[in-house]
Amino acid sequence: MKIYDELVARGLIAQVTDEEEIKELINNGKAIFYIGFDPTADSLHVGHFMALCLMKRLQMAGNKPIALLGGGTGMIGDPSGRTDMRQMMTIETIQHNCDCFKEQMSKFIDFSDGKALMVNNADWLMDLNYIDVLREVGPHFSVNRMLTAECYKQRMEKGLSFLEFNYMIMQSYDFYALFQKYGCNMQFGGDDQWSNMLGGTELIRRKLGKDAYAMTITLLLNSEGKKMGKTQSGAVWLDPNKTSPFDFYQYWRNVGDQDVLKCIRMLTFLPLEEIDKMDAWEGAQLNTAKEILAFELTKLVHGEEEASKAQESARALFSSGNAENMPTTHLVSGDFTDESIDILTLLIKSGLVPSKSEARRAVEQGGVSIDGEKVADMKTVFARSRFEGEGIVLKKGKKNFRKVTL
RNA sequence: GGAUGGAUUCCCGAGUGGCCAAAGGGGGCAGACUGUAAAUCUGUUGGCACCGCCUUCGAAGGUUCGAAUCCUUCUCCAUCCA
Repeated sequence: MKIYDELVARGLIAQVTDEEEIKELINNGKAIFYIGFDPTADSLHVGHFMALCLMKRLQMAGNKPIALLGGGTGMIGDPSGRTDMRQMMTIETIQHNCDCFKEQMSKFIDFSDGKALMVNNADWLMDLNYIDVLREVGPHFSVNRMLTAECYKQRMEKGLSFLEFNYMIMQSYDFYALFQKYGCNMQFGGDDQWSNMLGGTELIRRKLGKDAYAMTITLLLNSEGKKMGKTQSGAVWLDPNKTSPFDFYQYWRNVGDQDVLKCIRMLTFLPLEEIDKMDAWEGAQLNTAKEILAFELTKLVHGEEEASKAQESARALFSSGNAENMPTTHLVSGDFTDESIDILTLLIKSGLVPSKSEARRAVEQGGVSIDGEKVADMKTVFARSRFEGEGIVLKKGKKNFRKVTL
């Protein structure tokens, strides 16, 4: 199966500018394509991960990827599909984030021997002269057209600043610059980038009279239409310090029944035949599929060893309630009063709850247990000796475990 | 620059002098059910020294026994006019 058909079979392709041309290019390893990553945080997240996987798939098929760090576009902030303006980032933050991205990307993509490139658009965007840009590319953009773009739709009600309005032009300029510099003939990105990407192909056509192509990846949405890879406390990060391998594993272990197969298909590198077999699975059997999904992804992001550890911990935790590798809190002398600690303080120290009030609530509602025994009285106190050696396993709710030792 | 409307707790959104830690919904959390799923039901959802106290309704002042509510100034946002 050729790469293009595989991408289709995996449900990854959302929109393309010219299917036949693109098929021809990527199937024969003739594409030099770029994907842009704006340094909006100090770690990549699941959305980026999909893009990186796509890069890898295409690289394996002989195409040449260019990872574009948005050191310049990050100064502006992409308004696509947003309801509010992004917080403006300082130059230092952007630089720091770029560095973090760089490091994480190197783990996924082989940049050796020119098999892939990593460039930063700050290199050409930062020195642009306002008037020159206006004269050079300004005539090729119709404000009327831009305003009707889908990506600004939400902003037409809430307001769109001129700063952000220019984002599309900057992104288009990137494509134009990369086309000339590296012969980059294709751009990939999330489906929300469609208008921005078209801006680039248009600009190239008008300025140079040449064709360039664009293709978007399906956004990973769950069955309720919400973006996956987000939790109430924020994104699911690829940086183990921001989202531990265990939490990362658990996120995928807990996806809804209806989303498992889609995720496996889109995110893992498992052969399609194998995935097709899983299609027949249903009911509790899907739990196996979820384990596979969680394991495969954790392996891709954190390596096989971490994936195994996470899987073992999860299995142990949910069957016996004890495990080798679970998030652990170490208490220090200062945490004890008269050589003992009460349950509310313990909950806070372990990081399972943010305040005493919530700790109280959790106990009141019967959601707290220690070593499998429910703690019913919020005045319960534990002696220091209790935490010696193996310590205790503190549990809040069904899925929040913490080992507490000295 | 002018006119009008607006800023409320995680989000949306009620509240126009005391009965307001602030309706309702969403989301979150906990419990029941279960398959670490979904749906459903129940409770809960500012903090603390928790039958009490403290801090919150864009910001700062003021009026008042008492303000999310009234007045002043400021900041930000939307709509229309220029």
